[in-house]
Amino acid sequence: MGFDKYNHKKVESNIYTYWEKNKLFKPKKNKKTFSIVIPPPNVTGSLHMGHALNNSLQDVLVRYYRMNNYETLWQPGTDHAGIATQALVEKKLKSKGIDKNIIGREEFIKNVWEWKDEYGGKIVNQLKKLGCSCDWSRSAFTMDKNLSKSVIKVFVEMFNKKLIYKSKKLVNWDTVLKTAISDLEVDQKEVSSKLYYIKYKIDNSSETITIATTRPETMLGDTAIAVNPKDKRYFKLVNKFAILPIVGRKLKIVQDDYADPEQGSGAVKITPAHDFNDFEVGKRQKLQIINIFTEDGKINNNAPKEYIGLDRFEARRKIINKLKELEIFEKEESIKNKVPYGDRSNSIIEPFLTEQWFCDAKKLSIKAKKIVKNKDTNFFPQNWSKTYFQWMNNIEPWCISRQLWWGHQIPAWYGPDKKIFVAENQKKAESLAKKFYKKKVNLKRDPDVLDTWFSSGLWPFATLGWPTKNYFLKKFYPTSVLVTGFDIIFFWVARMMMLGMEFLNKEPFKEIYVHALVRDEKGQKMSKSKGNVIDPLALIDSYSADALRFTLLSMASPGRDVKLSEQRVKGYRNFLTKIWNVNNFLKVNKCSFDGEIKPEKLNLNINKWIYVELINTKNLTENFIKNYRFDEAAKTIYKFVWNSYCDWYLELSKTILFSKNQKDIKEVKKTSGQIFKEILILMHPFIPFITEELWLKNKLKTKTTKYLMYANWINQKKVKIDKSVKNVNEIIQLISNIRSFKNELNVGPGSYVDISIEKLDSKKQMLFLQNEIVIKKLGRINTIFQKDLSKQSANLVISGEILKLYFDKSIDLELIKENLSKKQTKIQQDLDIVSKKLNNSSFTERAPKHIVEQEKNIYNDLKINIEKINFTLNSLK
RNA sequence: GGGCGUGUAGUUCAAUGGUAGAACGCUACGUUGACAUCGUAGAGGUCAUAAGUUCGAUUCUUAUCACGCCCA
Repeated sequence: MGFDKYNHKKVESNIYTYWEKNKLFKPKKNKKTFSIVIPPPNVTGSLHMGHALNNSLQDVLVRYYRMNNYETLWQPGTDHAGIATQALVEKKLKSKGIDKNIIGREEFIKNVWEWKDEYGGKIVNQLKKLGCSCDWSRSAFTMDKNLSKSVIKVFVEMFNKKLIYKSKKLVNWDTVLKTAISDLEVDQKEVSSKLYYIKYKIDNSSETITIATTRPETMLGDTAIAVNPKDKRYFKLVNKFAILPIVGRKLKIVQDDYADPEQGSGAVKITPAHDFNDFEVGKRQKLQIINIFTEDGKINNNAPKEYIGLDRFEARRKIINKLKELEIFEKEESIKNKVPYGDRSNSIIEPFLTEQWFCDAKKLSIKAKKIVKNKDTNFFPQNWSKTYFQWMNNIEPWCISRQLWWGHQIPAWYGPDKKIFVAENQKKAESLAKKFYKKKVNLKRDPDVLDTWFSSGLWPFATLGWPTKNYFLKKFYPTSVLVTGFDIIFFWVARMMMLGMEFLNKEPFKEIYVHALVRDEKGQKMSKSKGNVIDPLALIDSYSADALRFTLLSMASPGRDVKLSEQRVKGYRNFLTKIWNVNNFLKVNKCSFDGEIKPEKLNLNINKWIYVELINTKNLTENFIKNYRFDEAAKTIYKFVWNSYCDWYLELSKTILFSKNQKDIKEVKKTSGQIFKEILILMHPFIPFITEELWLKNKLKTKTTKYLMYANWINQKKVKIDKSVKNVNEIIQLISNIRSFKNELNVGPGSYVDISIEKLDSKKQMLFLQNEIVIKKLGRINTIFQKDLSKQSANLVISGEILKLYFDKSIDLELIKENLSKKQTKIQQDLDIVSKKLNNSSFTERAPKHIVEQEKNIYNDLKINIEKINFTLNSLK
């Protein structure tokens, strides 16, 4: 009979529409709650493997708890990605010949919103393709009115508590994007550089002092030379002055521990405006700070005329040439050093002296550390708490202002004398100013915006409606678990915890499940430049979202990178096909899906057996989900469905389906269908589409619901292992043995043989006779004889007893002997190991009793086995 | 320099103080009344190296080697 093949493309989109139409993702009122906030993807982003893994994991959890009577919220949304979005829209406008500076801020932001409305939903649609069951009706965006309100409130309150302040400091400056960025947004990359040695003349002397630098262009801003206080070489020069070449400025030679006698010449030029270390030296030594760069990385007016306006790298070349010309260029060395790059612009970051807004992260970190210490929030795997503490313990002030237009504009206004008024809106700022100046003055708003991570730091409570006290906030905060990659523990997780504690005084999540990064099959990080990016959407297209999900989940072992290969996805696609075909099989055989399984009413061994297997699988899976072992959960399900249910149960059941016993047939038809229904429920969190399709196709329902998404997992904690279950396991063993034996003898698995069970003990004989039909069918046996036939046989040893097999064609005796002696040596080896143990008195005295007992049993079994083999071998001689 | 992690079958990964497992790949056979996107069976491992603890170590400890990541 022909059946339709599983067409995932058609099915998956239909099913998703069905879920949405029936509003199944909305929380359903209940006592127990479960909530997750999505790590908001970048609104400019499109789905990559990291998202696919991250969201598959969340969806499994959400679906599992939703199915089991938890009021479940998966809060979705996107973040406004200040720099990325602004850059993107800027570029787009530029291609149309529009300059953002000409159209102005307001018009530009209008353009960004237009872009967002048109393209910002892309990633959301891609998440839907993956099957994510977020409550999209609550979808949030960090620039939304509600969230903006929260952001402003937080800023104002923190300013008033002095947790936010403005300060002039060296910051990491991106000369391409022309904004400050936080130290987290800087990548230190190792590159090949040159170390240049330059001779500076000593004032009023013919002597020189040699300094070494990788950045000669910054010499234009030098204000001192430092040597180590212990460095004897330079004692005589301390407190003298050197003349800065090209510029002519006098530089004091100071002693400072920062100068490393081992590095370069031991003397180091100090440029406080352009190096973090030099800045500190400058503060200690009270040096002048001379900035020589413009905000786009060109030489400014503080330099000699011929360098003004040059790009920093051009200036470097020109200066080196000039130094050579002046014959004060000593030498250059090739070295490897770390150079800071901006993670967005990939340009070299410049330490730059500006006024910025900072957040006192140190103060905020105190409570955030406590909740992890007190185990109010737990990391999984637990080890990530170390990373968390390490960073928290060394936390630096967080630069939160960005020189951008797209973002939350800082609610700070300046009076004519630069006095700062921070307030929730201009009106309030004006009234503050009026109070201060005792008259009305004109205020100017700070043009800068806040770091995007500042608003995403409020995500777990702002998306739930804070500061308004509402149902959702009360019901779902703290959230149950945060699922995230380790790469944003500092960026995001830590900040949510700091801000959550500061404003709600309650941890934002009970648990933090940290998953790995997805790499390519060779273990390399996927990147566009390497060209090894595997597009999740392409995989969904070829193999289905279910297959991709199952692959990612089965590989999500704790503390490991996920190395993804297409082969795996293909393998799990086959799994889906298998499930699809099972349904066809059940249909062909008119199996019924009605009713619930009543285990106590089951009569047939195989039905009891598969039920026990189901319950075990279900219990294991639940445990694995609760411990975030999605890999083990996926493996357990896979094994049960394919091996236990398909390979054994359905095969065993055929003997009954094709028999004439109507009562048995009825029970098998019912059980096979009911178990399949439970399988759909069990698998639904992992592979939601195909399970839903089959559920709908068969018009399934449970006692309490017609929706698979709300179908409870059966609740049956303990299962009594009764004799019939053991019995089936024994039969399976037996059939496997017979099959293997045939194979060893080079007899095709399809060919039929006769057997004699005369040499088996009576219990085994009974087993054979009671299950004659099954054993004959699956073992491919014509007749089971209770007497020996007087013809040539091959003897199979099963747990020490002999089963004789008779073949039509003649059997290669040598082959049998060879196989038997192979087995013999193997068993003998095992036997030697065990008997050595048992003869060791310290083992029998010190090892736990049950272990000794176990070893004795093993010994006995092996002994019997080997004796029988010896017997058989001898009889063949 | 500080921290974290990883070395187990051809590959990707599990598990475990008491005879090492899976998936994929490979090999042989097979079109048996759902499924060749399939079935049956098989081969394949000094558990990185060394020392220690232990009756017993792949598992615990230490050192070494290799690789990866984070921070400075």
